Amino acid sequence: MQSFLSQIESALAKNETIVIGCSCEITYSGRAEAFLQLGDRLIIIKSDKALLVHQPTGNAPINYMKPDSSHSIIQQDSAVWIKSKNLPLKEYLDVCIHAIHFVSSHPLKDGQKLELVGSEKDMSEMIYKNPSLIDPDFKSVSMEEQTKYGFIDVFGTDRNGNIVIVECKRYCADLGAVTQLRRYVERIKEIKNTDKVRGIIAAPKITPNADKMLKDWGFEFRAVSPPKYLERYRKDQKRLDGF
Amino acid sequence: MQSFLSQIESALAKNETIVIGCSCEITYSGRAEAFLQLGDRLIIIKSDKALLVHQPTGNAPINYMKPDSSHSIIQQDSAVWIKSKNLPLKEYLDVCIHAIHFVSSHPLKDGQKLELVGSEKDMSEMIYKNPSLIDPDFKSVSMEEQTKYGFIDVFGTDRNGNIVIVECKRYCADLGAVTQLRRYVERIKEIKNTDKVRGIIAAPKITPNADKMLKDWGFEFRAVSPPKYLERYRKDQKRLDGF
DNA sequence: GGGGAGAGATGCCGC
DNA sequence: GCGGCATTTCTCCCC
Repeated sequence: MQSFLSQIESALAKNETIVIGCSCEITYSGRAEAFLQLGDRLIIIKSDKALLVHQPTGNAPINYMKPDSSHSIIQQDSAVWIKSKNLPLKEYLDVCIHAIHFVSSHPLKDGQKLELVGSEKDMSEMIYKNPSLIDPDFKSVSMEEQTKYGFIDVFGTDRNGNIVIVECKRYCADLGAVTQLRRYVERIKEIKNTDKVRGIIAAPKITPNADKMLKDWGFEFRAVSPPKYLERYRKDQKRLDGF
Repeated sequence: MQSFLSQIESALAKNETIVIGCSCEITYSGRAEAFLQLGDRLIIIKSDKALLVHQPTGNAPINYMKPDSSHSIIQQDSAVWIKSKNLPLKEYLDVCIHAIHFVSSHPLKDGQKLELVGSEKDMSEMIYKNPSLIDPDFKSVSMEEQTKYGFIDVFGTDRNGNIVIVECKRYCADLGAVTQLRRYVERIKEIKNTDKVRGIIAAPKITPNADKMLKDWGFEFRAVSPPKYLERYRKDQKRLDGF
């Protein structure tokens, strides 16, 4: 226990990334208040002083502190406490550790950013460059058109002199997507003082209720999926490899 | 390296939670496609077979696989590969490890759930039980009222025979909150065949544009903050302790 | 399992 | 810094 303690203190001082496997209770106070009863967790303190608490299942942390928090470690009777504070955000988190299973620490260095393809932004670009994905007579004019009430993914016209507003969703369009589209259409009608505005949702699919709302307001749906260039590349690779 | 390998293989077989500190490259293919250049990261494999990749900074994982994925570890030349698959979700993630800094593993057990106070739900309940927070003559009728176009946080009436719809936000109400409220108000007007419907946003604050939109549609704003009982308790404690 | 919406959301970009 | 919004969102609840 004592050697774990000094390892953690030393690693904190050296700004290393620290992982602690332990049995603990957790109290949080800040934007909300929370308590987590005794159980086994991973405590991670990163080199930017973010703290994460992960249970042995699930994707998301069960508790956390944002970067630039401060952490102190204290032994009290048979327990070890990690006390974390973020004074600017008025956030506090206390870990009461009953048993430590392991401690690992190392000075990790990483400045890389994720290169990602298939986002909504990529979808907008694809549609902007290939307007026929929306309609044979759709002509794209701009992307990310700014409005007081938000920005429009793809903005264009059709041959009947309508303004066309396209809202992209990378997965399944929902009620929120339709109200978002409606907000833009109404705003553009107001600004341009015209009723000749079409609203289109471009997404792989749409929920039934959202589709009903869409039709009720005279908007349209186009089945479009986000581009995934790397997947295509990978498939080509497989083909070349004889798969 | 070889002892790390066998430790990881053994821990995988025993369903332990594993943490690997390493220098690696990562490729992901699934809902989108991504690549992450060489850098130092934490690889976490949980006992439910979720996999997380964390950089030494930031709150969120940079890459991940959902629970119930399968993971295999392979040595090839001087590199170690972790190959993760989730066939039902058609997701794939490969970690190419150039150097391992440390490996920790342990059979973590935890069935606890977070007890949290201060959510939007708590806010709805507070308003439901203390309707005067909204208006002296507001009477609450129900919570989570179901609508085809979504469910309403707090539903009630006033003394002028209006139906009152309250949408709660625990932080700052935005344009989405207003369009959400509008959707409910319009739906209730339609169902009840009446125009006597008031819409109210209850939140600590509201963005300027959202406030403008709110006023444009004749809705109202009430400054209400979510309850934080534990914080009050803690303050009382401090007072007792002489702080 | 899908729909709907919150989250102590986080993170990104633009003004 | 705030505003607006996507996210490989994740998670929960309810049908």
